[in-house]
Amino acid sequence: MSERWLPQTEHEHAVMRVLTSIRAVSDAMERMHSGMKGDMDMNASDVAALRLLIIRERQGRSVSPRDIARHLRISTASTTKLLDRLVDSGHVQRRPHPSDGRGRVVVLTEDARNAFFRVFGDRLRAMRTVALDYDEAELGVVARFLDDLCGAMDPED
Amino acid sequence: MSERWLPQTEHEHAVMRVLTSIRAVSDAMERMHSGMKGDMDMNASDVAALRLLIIRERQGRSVSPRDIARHLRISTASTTKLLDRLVDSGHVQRRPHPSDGRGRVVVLTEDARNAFFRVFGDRLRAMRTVALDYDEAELGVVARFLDDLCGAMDPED
DNA sequence: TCAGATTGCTAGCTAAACTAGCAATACCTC
DNA sequence: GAGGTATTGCTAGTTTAGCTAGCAATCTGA
Repeated sequence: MSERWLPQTEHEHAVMRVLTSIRAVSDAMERMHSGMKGDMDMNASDVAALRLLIIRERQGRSVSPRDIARHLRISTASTTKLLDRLVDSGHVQRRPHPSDGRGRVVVLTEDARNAFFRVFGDRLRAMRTVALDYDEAELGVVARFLDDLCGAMDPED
Repeated sequence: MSERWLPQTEHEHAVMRVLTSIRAVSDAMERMHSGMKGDMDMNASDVAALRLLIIRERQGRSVSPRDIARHLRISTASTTKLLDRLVDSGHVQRRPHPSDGRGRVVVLTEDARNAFFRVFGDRLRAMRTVALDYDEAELGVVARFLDDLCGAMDPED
């Protein structure tokens, strides 16, 4: 996770260990998501878009094609094609934006929700099982750390 | 991070918050890596391969094309092309494997190390700065949690 | 010693990103 | 309001980076 900086103190070693672990988790996530190629009939970006939709839906926030382009860091043209795929496969629908005539709102179908949790259910359960072994105080520390980290590495989202 | 499971107790809420935060960090990482398209003249896989090489080098372990294929979950054919790109751009070299006549050992050039830390240096410093605000005990909890999580979601690596 | 597995490569194909440019709509300044 | 500028989502055509199939060289184990 770093070179050119060699941890000296015990504290610095602990910092490095955490950053290494973060890297490992993130890589595992990435592999898990791109591994969906096989399990689901879609590629990594399509799944990432689906995840965005699921999260935003739970937050009660709507998602536009633009949002997807920004979140995935792909062009709006690529997003159009991505949405074409998801519409063709019956996972999402395009609706007109209620107040902006140019925009669209992308909504999940019930099929998409089912498919998503059929594939990710096991992993999510496994992750939840790990987390349940930690008490509230510990989980609080972990969550606070992760949120701080997120803020530091990416002002968006 | 999940639906179909609604947290009831405070403890379960804490679990969900942590999993949501993990997701956010992982997404931020993914965006950071795929955002390298612009900053560096390479794509996400190439950067991921570079990261693997940097980490393994620090551990004193050598890396074969096969290792890269396995880590990135791509075919050996794609790995050959990936290495062609990295060789052409002067980031790595292919060396014969000392004991296995079929194999190769992929080694970083000094240019690659410099380029990598030029691009990632700021982010790594920012992440380190966040981590330094936590004491050793807290970092220990976080690292342990992340390692557990990693083990649960991916038996490899 | 030899049959089968493994490694890394080439060739050819496909999928999913990209850029450029467009019409429709929204926003901002006068 | 009116006119210029920005934004949204789309199409068309191109490029990139993955894939499968199959090969020669090498290793391994019965």
